[in-house]
Amino acid sequence: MPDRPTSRDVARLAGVSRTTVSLVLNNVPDVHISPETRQRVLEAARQLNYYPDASARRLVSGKTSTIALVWHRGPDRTYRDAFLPGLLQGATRAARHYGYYVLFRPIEPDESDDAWVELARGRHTDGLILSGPRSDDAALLDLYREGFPLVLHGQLPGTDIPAVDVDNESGAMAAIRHLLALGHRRIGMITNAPLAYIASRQRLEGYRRALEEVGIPFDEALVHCGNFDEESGRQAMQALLALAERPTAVFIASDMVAVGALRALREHGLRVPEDMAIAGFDDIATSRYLTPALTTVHVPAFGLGWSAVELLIRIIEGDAPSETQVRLETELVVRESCGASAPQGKV
Amino acid sequence: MPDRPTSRDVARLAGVSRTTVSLVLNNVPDVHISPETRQRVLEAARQLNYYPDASARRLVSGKTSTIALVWHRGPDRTYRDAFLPGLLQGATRAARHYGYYVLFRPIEPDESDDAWVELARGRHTDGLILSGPRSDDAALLDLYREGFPLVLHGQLPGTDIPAVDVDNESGAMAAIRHLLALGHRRIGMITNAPLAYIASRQRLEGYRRALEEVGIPFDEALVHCGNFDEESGRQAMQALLALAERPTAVFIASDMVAVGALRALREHGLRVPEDMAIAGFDDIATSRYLTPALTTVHVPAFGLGWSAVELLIRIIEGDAPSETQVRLETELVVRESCGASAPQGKV
DNA sequence: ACGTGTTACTAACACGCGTTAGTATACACC
DNA sequence: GGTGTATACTAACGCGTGTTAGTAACACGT
Repeated sequence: MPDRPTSRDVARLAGVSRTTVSLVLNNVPDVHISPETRQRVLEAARQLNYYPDASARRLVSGKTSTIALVWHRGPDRTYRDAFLPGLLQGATRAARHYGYYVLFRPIEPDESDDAWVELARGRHTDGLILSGPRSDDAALLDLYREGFPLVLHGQLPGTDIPAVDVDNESGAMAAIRHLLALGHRRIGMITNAPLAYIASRQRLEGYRRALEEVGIPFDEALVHCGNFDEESGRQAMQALLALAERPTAVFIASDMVAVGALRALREHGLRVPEDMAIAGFDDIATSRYLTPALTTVHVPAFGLGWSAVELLIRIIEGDAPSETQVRLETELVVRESCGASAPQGKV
Repeated sequence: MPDRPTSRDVARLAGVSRTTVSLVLNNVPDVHISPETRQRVLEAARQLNYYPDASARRLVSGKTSTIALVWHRGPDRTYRDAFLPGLLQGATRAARHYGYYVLFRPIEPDESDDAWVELARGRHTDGLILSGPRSDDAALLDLYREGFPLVLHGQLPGTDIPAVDVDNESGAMAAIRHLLALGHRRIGMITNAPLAYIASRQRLEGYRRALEEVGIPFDEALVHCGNFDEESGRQAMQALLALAERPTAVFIASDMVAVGALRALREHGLRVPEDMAIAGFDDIATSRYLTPALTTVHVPAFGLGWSAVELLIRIIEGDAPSETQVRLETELVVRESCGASAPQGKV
């Protein structure tokens, strides 16, 4: 590898000082450089194929122009992978739009929960997005209190750390209202995960509230917990089918879990939606290709990524909005599994 | 944000020089520091919660300890997203294993094809992985000739740039042999993409060779081209069904395309595998949940990511292997769509 | 002729670290 | 008592840039 040209080389070739090179190439405003000199510098830089050294620039400017996306891979990692492409695309597009790079840092199950701290403390990045945060993380709170720019993807109850998440409760309500509109009155639920997860509690609360709206009392027997994966859905559905009085519809707060529930129904010889209506949540890539195609609540992964980065960068640049808790709306996607006819042309 | 401690602060607190601090904290070998001093430095660093500044370290060492994954989002972007979680996980795990960070840089369709060049020229990274490279990229060849560490994911015919890819030909052969073993003799094919893509040509070649092995002549009428998406598969299958003498099995070199083909078969009232056997390629997340579950050729996304990074880092560190063209083996995953019984316990 | 202001630049510092070359002391050996 | 060597450190340089403070030349009004 031949020696890279530095700004000194450009200066020499253009017959000016290094300062002038810097002023010209960075287009510093309110500085007087003659058009001829400007041209000479530009030409010299072009001729040498000069690119300023990122490390030097970072050091002197104190800005890394980089943000990190910290991706916790916990017990829910397979579930969360479903959103990775969309979220990452939203995040990188927003980052690029504002002139930032994105460092991707998964935290594997065998790593310490705060292995990401060095990214902040070592000034590798100007800010962090933490996806799938743990609440018992003292390092997180320290950093936040010191004013380090931080945005969570997913909520952390009991803190006011800026966070971006989907509106789980209203999403669940939309699904239930859809089932109610189709005439169902005995509606069961399988949660996406144990109730230790806040998203599970919120989706359950949406279910409860939507029933309450129409005067249907909450019946604990109709609710079972899923645990991210297919198998948990299969077991939960089996439990519901063992009930003396079965529900006519089940809201399953995770499409991945719904896949297992559908299997249980097939194993019991029950048809969907004729014998039982099913509504899901998440709208993962697979959902539209299931038989029957799953009616579900779409989670805007791209929007979550974009919003998180946009919020983070505003915080980094000292332009934080007054409201730093962002909740994105979901959208009900009607397909086949509830028996409603889909709008023309939609898949 | 309070002022970050620097190595000078640590030195002052420990009552030694900055040099000593650096020597102790970096565990420089063959240098004599008394155990007491060593302890004092460590204690001071701990007390100040000192983390060395990454930018300064990069500048002085000339190493960024960062590699970039450049992800071209072309016409095949939806297809390629299916492998992103696996590939990224493999890449980041390998990177971390060798002490590197990963910068993720998608190139959107509206960006210049060589928008990634500044990452290399500006010394943002020590090396690059280019996923989905374009062959007409002069900047790529320049960089390679200058010795900048580079690894491609996906092949670029006519160059010897280090590359990691899946063995498309042998994967296709495995699928065809499977269909042959089940008694099929008239086997059609729908390619994953137009033949401008090398992977398409290679999978087609595998199909051709596997048939040739058993003396079945290549019949052009049985081959139609897909174009990454579902709809192209639907149309290609319709064309095959319009044939006077239909195939009894079709190898579809992309699961996403196969989804559309399955739909076409359903629309024609044909059962899979009874009326027609279907074998796919890629093993995307959806494949196992299709009805019928798709027998397909598994692509090791994690392995591709890991191998690419491992190769890249060996090149960066001057330890390049003699063979820099890596081809990973695929694995046939037998499910339901060909009518063979799956091995016990496998899904 | 002389201050004042504008234009067009440059010298020199600082960012925080790794590292090389060098110094001071202690100890051993003949 | 001088030489040599190991030990335990430190002073100072340089990485490549952005930026601040400053200088030289020139025009202009009085």
